[in-house]
Amino acid sequence: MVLSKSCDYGLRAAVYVAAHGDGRFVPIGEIAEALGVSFHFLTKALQRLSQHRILTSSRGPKGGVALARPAEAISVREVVLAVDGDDLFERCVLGLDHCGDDHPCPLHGQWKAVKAEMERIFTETNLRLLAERMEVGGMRLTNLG
Amino acid sequence: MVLSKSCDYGLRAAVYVAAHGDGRFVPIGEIAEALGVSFHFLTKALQRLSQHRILTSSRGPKGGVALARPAEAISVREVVLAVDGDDLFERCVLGLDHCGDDHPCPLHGQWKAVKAEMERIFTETNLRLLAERMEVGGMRLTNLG
DNA sequence: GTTAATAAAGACTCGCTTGTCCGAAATGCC
DNA sequence: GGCATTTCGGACAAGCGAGTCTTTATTAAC
Repeated sequence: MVLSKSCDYGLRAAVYVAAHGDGRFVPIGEIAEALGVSFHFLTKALQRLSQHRILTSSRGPKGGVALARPAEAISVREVVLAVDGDDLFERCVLGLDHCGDDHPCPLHGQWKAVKAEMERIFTETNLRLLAERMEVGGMRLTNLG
Repeated sequence: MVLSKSCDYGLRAAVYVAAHGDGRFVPIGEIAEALGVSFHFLTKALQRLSQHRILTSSRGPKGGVALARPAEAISVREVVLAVDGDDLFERCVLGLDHCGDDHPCPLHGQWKAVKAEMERIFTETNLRLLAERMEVGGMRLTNLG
């Protein structure tokens, strides 16, 4: 899998908040139910996002999580880095350590281009863009059925 | 990780055979030692490649594995598909089932391009090409040290 | 035929990711 | 202050990939 489940859930949750938050704190239970994922497991992913100042949170009644910044100021790349680290953008496709321009594996040159393309796409895509695609493009964050 | 360890080992082993095989059967023990990986675990990965007619094998003395076809007729894509299946080229980046042009996730359009690029690169790269890069390009299949 | 070498196949352990559960801390509401 | 609601944090279980070990089957060499 390219993204871990934690990252996947965290990203989908962040988009949900961007689309349905409206400035309020959104309870994690509401997000978990909307996405059809485990509440407790989602909680852990969102804690990572809060620790990285991507989300803010509030306990108690009317509590929940909210975007720490405007949705257009949070890129997909940031969310991925917060949860999964930079392996996706840095690691050798063959799993070799220190594979770089100096000591490359035979696929390094081509894979480097793929990684750069992934990073570019994730950098230029922000949560507002994704939220808008859900609203006007009819795209979905959840499994069918 | 983009490729599983099995796939990683299988691919590196196939390139090793392409580069150092010279038509003979190469014992898996020799490959495992050259790559610095577990013999028994590598054996499992190579069994998958044999079952998919990418390698042939022979038991007993002077036995081992060999390429089932000329190295230029075996693409990286084939090896990846044999070991890891088509998840890498087919699966939704957000892990949604049935994410396609009809019911896309908000990242589908962009991720589709990344998947196509990965598949293109893996399709046009064959084992002979990789073996040549090791011989004339000084590229490496193993970890340093 | 005997022996040694080698792939094939399955059982087993280990560690990490995923997922569950429970208690503690915070906070709004009465 | 008391209570309900909600996040935070750690402990725990389950599932899966990674890695080890043992046995069996096959084959070349003598």
